[in-house]
Amino acid sequence: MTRKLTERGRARRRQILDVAAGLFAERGYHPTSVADIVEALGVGKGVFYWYFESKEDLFLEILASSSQDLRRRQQSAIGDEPDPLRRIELGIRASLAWFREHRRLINLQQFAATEDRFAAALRQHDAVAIDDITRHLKEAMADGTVPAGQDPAMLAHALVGATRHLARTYLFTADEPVEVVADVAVRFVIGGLVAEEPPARRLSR
Amino acid sequence: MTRKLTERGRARRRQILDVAAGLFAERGYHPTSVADIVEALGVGKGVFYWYFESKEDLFLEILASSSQDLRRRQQSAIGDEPDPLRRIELGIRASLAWFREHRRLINLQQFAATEDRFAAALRQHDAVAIDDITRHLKEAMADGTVPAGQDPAMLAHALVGATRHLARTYLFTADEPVEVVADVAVRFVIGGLVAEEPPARRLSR
Amino acid sequence: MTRKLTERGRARRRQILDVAAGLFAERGYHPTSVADIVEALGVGKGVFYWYFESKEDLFLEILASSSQDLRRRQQSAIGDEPDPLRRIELGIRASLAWFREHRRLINLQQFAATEDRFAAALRQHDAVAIDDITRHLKEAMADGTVPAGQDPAMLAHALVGATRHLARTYLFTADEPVEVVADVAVRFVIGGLVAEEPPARRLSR
Amino acid sequence: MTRKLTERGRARRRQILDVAAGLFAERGYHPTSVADIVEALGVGKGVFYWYFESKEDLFLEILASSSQDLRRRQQSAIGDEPDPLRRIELGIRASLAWFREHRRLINLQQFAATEDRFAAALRQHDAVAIDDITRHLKEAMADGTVPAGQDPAMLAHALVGATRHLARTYLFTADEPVEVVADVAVRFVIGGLVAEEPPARRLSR
DNA sequence: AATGAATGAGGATTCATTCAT
DNA sequence: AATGAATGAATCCTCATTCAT
Repeated sequence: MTRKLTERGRARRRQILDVAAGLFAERGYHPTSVADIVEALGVGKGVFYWYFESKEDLFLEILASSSQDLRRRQQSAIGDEPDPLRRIELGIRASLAWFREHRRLINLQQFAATEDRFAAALRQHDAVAIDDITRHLKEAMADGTVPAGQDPAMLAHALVGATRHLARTYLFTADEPVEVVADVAVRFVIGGLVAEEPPARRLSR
Repeated sequence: MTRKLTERGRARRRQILDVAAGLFAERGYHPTSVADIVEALGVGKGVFYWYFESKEDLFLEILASSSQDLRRRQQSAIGDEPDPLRRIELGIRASLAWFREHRRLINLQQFAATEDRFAAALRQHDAVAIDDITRHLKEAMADGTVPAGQDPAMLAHALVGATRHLARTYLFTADEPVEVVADVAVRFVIGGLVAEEPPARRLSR
Repeated sequence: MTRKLTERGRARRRQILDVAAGLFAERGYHPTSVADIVEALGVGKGVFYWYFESKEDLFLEILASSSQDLRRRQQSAIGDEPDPLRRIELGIRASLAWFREHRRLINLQQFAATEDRFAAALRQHDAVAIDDITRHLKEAMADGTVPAGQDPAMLAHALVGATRHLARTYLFTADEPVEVVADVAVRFVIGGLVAEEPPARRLSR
Repeated sequence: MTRKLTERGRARRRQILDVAAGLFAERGYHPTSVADIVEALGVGKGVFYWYFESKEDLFLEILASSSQDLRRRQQSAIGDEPDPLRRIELGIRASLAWFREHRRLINLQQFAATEDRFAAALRQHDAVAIDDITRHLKEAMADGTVPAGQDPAMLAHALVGATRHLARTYLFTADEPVEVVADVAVRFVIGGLVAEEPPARRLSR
């Protein structure tokens, strides 16, 4: 079903992807009908099904491409920075900048987690991000910057959770400067990663 | 429109609430039809509308009552603990324990954020939780445990984000012991909260 | 199914009849549910079905009793007036007074005509009224007051149509004094009944 | 929401309008389901909603277009007749002819009056007809044919009531020749309009 | 490539009526 | 007599998808 498309065809396809992402993000996946999408584009319904197998398909593609786009942004920000913790910081800053620009997409990931048919795909994309971070963490543990003995994947998830939630909360509207949010996020996350066991330990039980 | 209910009526109402929460969490809100709910209960379709105004209404109620339940759990765990950071720790541990028991409900909050008509309600409930944490943080800032100068609400969101995401990832199945996740969460979060500016600062830019 | 009712039972029955007539007239038959009726009365649903076979049944009874009530009013107004045209006038005046008092019921007759299952009953009740009038007209034709040669039933319908429509239009709200409407109605109707052929004839074709 | 329709589309739309008008008139608005309508057409349920916003909408459109159609017929019958009373006669005759041809539609107007959401629209359409007649009457009063001193709008309503009721009663089936009914209607109405006050006056009180 | 038209299963909701207590 | 609870067919409407042109 993957069609060979002319230049114009590829443009139209991207156009559908964009408009749909916008509508999905704004209203939600289910409340947005294929009819809404094509109407927003001012074209007939046939157009949609010429370029996409199904609504579900389209959503999956938006999901995949946004994850890829975000990752590209992170990697280009990180470059060949040697310090693993610094790489994490750069990744967080890049992610927040990306979220601000594509704030509408945060909702899509959010939603994808709640329905089986999308959750699997989402998990895969997330795994890639978690892997990246885990790699940095292992290195940081090796050189002693981050105390060893904790599951790096778990730390990676804590990091991702904090970052995304901050993005969701403060970057959805354009009010808060990214810089401010990023500073808090970085300090919080790095602090959490390098934290020694004792103080927390002593408190518990 | 609030009906006078007999004992039996209240039981049935609760039953619907439970079954529906389960189905919503498992399959998602939209993929779960009212027909599915009543069928799972083995009753006629009218029963649903005897107890609830609409499907939307039911969802909203599930959302509200789960937030309240979680909060009750946190507060009873915190008791009258005087140390604010310790209160936060107890809150996190209580939350994770609650999430494990009600892991199905995590998805509902997740979903609620993606559709306008639910997002507003969700934000209100979240605000309560954030307020609680913010209060602890201000106290901790006052006594110097947590460095002042940062927006306590923002820190609260970072904390919540990390905690929830860990819950979502590791407590959804029963594989990971809550203790383990809680230890990581607490160490990460407390570490993040008490982190001094310098190291993060030096790294950035 | 006709129950033996206690005094209190008969009162409740009448109460239902009244409330239902009000709601039917105000909102229409279909938009008024049995639930609405019992709710307006503040009783349970069982009550309704204790006193009435069905919603349809209830409506039919309202229809019948209102026709009877109107007829009683007409007859008592007419008394033993010997002049047939004068009897018609008195009937019209009595009808309009009744319509003003029971203006809500005009709609019910109106509606009844539009559904088969009610139309038959309505026709029967109407036939009674038409018969009454027809009798007066025949008498008036016999004594020469009304020119003979026209179908008295047809004239009766013209009379009824004019009167009811005026009632519907001007008596539905309490603004217009009945007297004024009645004067116009009587003059118009009597004028129409006594009209000689020539002027109309000459004009047509 | 007004769609661009092809020739074929417009034909289908009209077809729905016709079939629905027939069913509504025959069985009533509520007893006729959208399913009935599309089934009568032998098409899928979606077709209906491709052409109409809702069942209510469709009904409103039928109402409006039938009023317009009737008015067109009246006006073309009246032409440029100078005598106002003669214009009224021609209007009545044209109306009755139209009612005979579209006898099914009488019921729709009848019904529309009984539910708020339709009554308003109906009143507007009726107002147009009443205005037309009122204009003729004022002219007739000016030239002395119709005695002045009465509210012309009220007379117009009496006229309309008599005419419509005769139509409803005698033209619903094809038994009665329109001519006969029209002759009675015209003689009755014109007689009612030109009636002098005295005789009626003397009788009353 | 694209359009308007059509499909029909599925969804939320209503409601007259019945029933157990 | 009366209540709250329950039934389930029926209703309006939506929507992903397909089709003829």
